[in-house]
Order: sequence, then C-alpha cells, then structure tokens
Amino acid sequence: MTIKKSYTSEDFPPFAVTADLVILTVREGALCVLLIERADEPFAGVEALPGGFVGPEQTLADAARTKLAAKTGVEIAPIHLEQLQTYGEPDRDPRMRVVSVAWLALAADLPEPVAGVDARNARWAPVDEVAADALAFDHARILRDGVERARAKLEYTTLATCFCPPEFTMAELRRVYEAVWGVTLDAANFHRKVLASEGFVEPTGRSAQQGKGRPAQIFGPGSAVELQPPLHRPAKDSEATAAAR
Amino acid sequence: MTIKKSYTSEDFPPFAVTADLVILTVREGALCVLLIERADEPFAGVEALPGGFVGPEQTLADAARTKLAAKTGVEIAPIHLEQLQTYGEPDRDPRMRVVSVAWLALAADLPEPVAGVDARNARWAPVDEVAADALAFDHARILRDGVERARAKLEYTTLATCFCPPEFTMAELRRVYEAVWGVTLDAANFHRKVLASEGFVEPTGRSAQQGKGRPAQIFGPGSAVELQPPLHRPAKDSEATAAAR
DNA sequence: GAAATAGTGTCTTTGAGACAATATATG
DNA sequence: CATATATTGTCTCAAAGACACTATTTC
Repeated sequence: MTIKKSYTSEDFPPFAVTADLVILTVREGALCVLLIERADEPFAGVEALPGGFVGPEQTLADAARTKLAAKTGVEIAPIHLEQLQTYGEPDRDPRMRVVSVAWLALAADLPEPVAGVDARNARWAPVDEVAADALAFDHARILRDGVERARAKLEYTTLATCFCPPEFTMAELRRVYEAVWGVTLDAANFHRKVLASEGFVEPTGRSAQQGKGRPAQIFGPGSAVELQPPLHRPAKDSEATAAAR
Repeated sequence: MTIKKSYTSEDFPPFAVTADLVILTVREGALCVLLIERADEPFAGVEALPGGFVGPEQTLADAARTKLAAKTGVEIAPIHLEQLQTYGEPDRDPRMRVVSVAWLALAADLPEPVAGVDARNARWAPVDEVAADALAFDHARILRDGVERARAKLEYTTLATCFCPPEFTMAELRRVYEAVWGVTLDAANFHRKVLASEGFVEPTGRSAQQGKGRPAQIFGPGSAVELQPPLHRPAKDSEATAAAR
C-alpha cells in the first residue's frame, strides 16, 4: 500500500449506500411490517422493505426519515427511528456494490400505506407470516434482526408506548407486549409492574368512555426512556408448551 | 424521481466505505482501547481508531477482520468481532463522503500493538483516559458507543470470557467485570452466580499452581452464548458515592 | 343479576447482595 | 501460626408470577 496525501475517486472503490426500513406496527393483535412490492428489476414483483439511495448531502438518519415519511404518509410524529445494522455482502445486489444501512421504525397503527412510484403496492404484513425466502435481496435477514431488536428493547425501554396512540389504557399497552412477544401476560402483574417502573406511563386522570366492563384509566407516555426495573420476556406460549413435553 | 431500468454510476452518489474498529482489552485492571496515531492529513498526529477502506469484493466483516489481524498481529483466535453502528454524517471526513461501518472487537490481553504504514504509533489507551475531543473524526463517539455496547453485553452474554486467556480462574473473570464496569464485585456472590449460569464456564478439574492463598480452580469458556440468569451491573462505585450525598 | 373488563391483595419462589464462616495454599 | 486468597453458608430483601378477590361498567 502506498501512502497518499489526498484521495481522489481512483483511490477507493465507490459504493452505493441505501437506507432500508423495518417499519413495525401492531394491528389487530399482530406485529406487522410494512412491505412494498418492487416494480423494477431485480426482484420485480417481489416484496421488499421500503428504502432508497442516500443523497450526497444527506445524513443517514435524514435519508431514513425521508423514506419513512414518504411510505407512511405521516409527518414523523410519535414514530421512533433507530439504526439497526448495516448489510454489505458484495453480491447482495446483482447490479452493483450496495451497502444498506437498515433502520428500525416503531409506529402506532397507521392508515393504509401509500404506494410510491417505485413500488406497485404496499401492505402491512404480519411478521410471522413472512417466509424466510419471501423477500428481495437479504431483506428477510434484515427483518429478522429488526424484529428481534424490537422484542429485546421492549424489555428494558419504554418503546412499547411508540406502538400506542398518544393516549392508551393499560390493556392496550399490554396487548402491544403480547403481540410483539407472542405471549399472554397476566393483566394484574403487568399493571403493577408498569406502574412500578417510574416514568413509563403518565396518568391523565381520565377514564375510557365506552367498553364492556369497568372503565380503564387513560395514560400517556411517560418521560423515562429506560425501564427500571425492566419487564422480563417470558418464553413464547408455543415454546412453553413444547418445553413441557 | 424517474423510474429507471438499470443503474449506472450516474444514478447514485458514490460513497467511500470504511471499516473502523473499537478493539477492547483488559490490561492491568483497566479497560483499554487500541489507538493509532495518524500519519497523514487530515488529523495527522492525532489519535484515531484503526480502520481503512473496504475493498470492492470484500465483505464488510472481512474488511474488519483483516484490519483487526493487521493491527493486533494476531490470527483471529478467540477474538470476538461484532458490528457496532454505521456513521455517515456528510461532513465527518473533510475529504469526501465517507460512511464508516464500526466494529467492536473484544480480545484477551495481547502483545504490544503493531504500527502500520499509515500509522506512526499504536498503543493501548485506558478508555477512561481518552478525552471526548482527543480523537480524529467522530471516533470519540464511536468509542463511546463501543464501550457502552461492551458493558451492556457483559450483563446478558458470556462475552467476558473473550477478555480472558483460554484458561482462567474465577478471580480473573471477576476482574474483567470489575474493569469493564468500573465497579467492585463481591467475590462470593460472583462465584455462585457464574456457576449458576449454565454453560458460562467449563471446569477443567485442575487448579492454579502459584499464588499466595488457596489455589483457584481453572475454568475454560463454556458453550453458552447468553447468560441465564443474567448478571446485573451495579451502579459505578463513583456514582454510588455521588448518589449517597 | 350475569357477564365482562379493570384493578388490588396475597402467597410462593427465585435471585441479588451483605457478610460470616470455612478451606487451602505461602512465608 | 499469620496471612492471603478461594469457596461455601446463611440471612435478608426485592421482584416475578400464580391466582383469589374486589370494583365498576354494560346488557
């Protein structure tokens, strides 16, 4: 290797950099991911995670935010966005060398997604129904990593409130945990543990109006980011029965 | 945006991609990071994390492994390597648009590092003595993220054994935790908790030879990756005294 | 009142941490 | 034997989870 005083485009191999998004939400009791159907080759007609190239003057986070807003049609209100991992196998895109910086977004239930110019269709897919080989590129792997990150973070952060509307009941928050973790939780113990975690939720003083049973208190998100003490994730219901055999 | 059938170099902005390494070890009771002194501009003479460009046909992980082996002079034996985060602010490198994929490496105490062609000098620096503005580029931020990742992972994984030689005593393992977390741990409780975490360590049956007191049993790393139950990180000794005021 | 959902009480088990006590080496 | 380090025992406290019980609504 020779020592150089400055770099020109000949000194380093050029890469394309994309931002790809794992956008998760909870719909009808299931953890769902936003998938688009690709319009162009490669993988035309195959579903993929939304994403696109990072602009030359654009922050990585900005690129992710822009694409998130475009797909969800929502000005980034209470949506959490964090960097996941970067994927850069030399052959992951047949066209050229592409490095994909993947992001994880958590959102409350949103209106139906918007199809973009480069995507025929978009939908919320329950993550458990996405086959390991159903997505373009290495997006199935990225999705898996994103789901696992979300599952882990619910244990020790207050991120579950990102899946809820601005105001919610204890039962709604519990159903978020149940959907993301794929478990059933004891309502009584959950209630106590959430209230014991300082700054997790903030009581509004009001109660829910309609409903069958006793009206539930209404909470908003609290100011804390980390859960102290954390909530522990039990084994999945299906795994528990499997282990009991 | 127009729809295109194929991409050429005009269709996307070219980026340089580097792999930068946070290589941590425990030396003389302190968590240390490998720093190099930059030979070239920008930041000539300033310390930085080791790293370099990713080759056109190279995996991101391969690029990190190669640079790790070059700097430590060690064929990657029991060294743990995992991806940390990717940093790509448009102005982080004054020469051009660079996206840096950062990696975290954990190693047992190694021989003195090797200076490379593009580095005047290399040394193990205790992480607590690296000032927030002492490193080139945004490497101080990367270092902070790496240290925090390592600290967190010792709680729920068996990675602490990566900081130990292939065989170690319970006290050596405990001193790893104490150095990384900056705390003092109760030897008795630590002993029990490590043995209670199935697959964390494997007894060899032998005992240490030299030493002042009762000879310690010698262990090797176990087969488990996650700690069940985890070890909990207490507040730093200094923070505990501060909180007591 | 029956059913449904929200919320509280209580008991058992488990693990964390403080610290006493014992074991086995060296000088 | 004094000292140093390793290892085991024991006690207390906090949190997790199971589950009985009470509270407040709708039909």
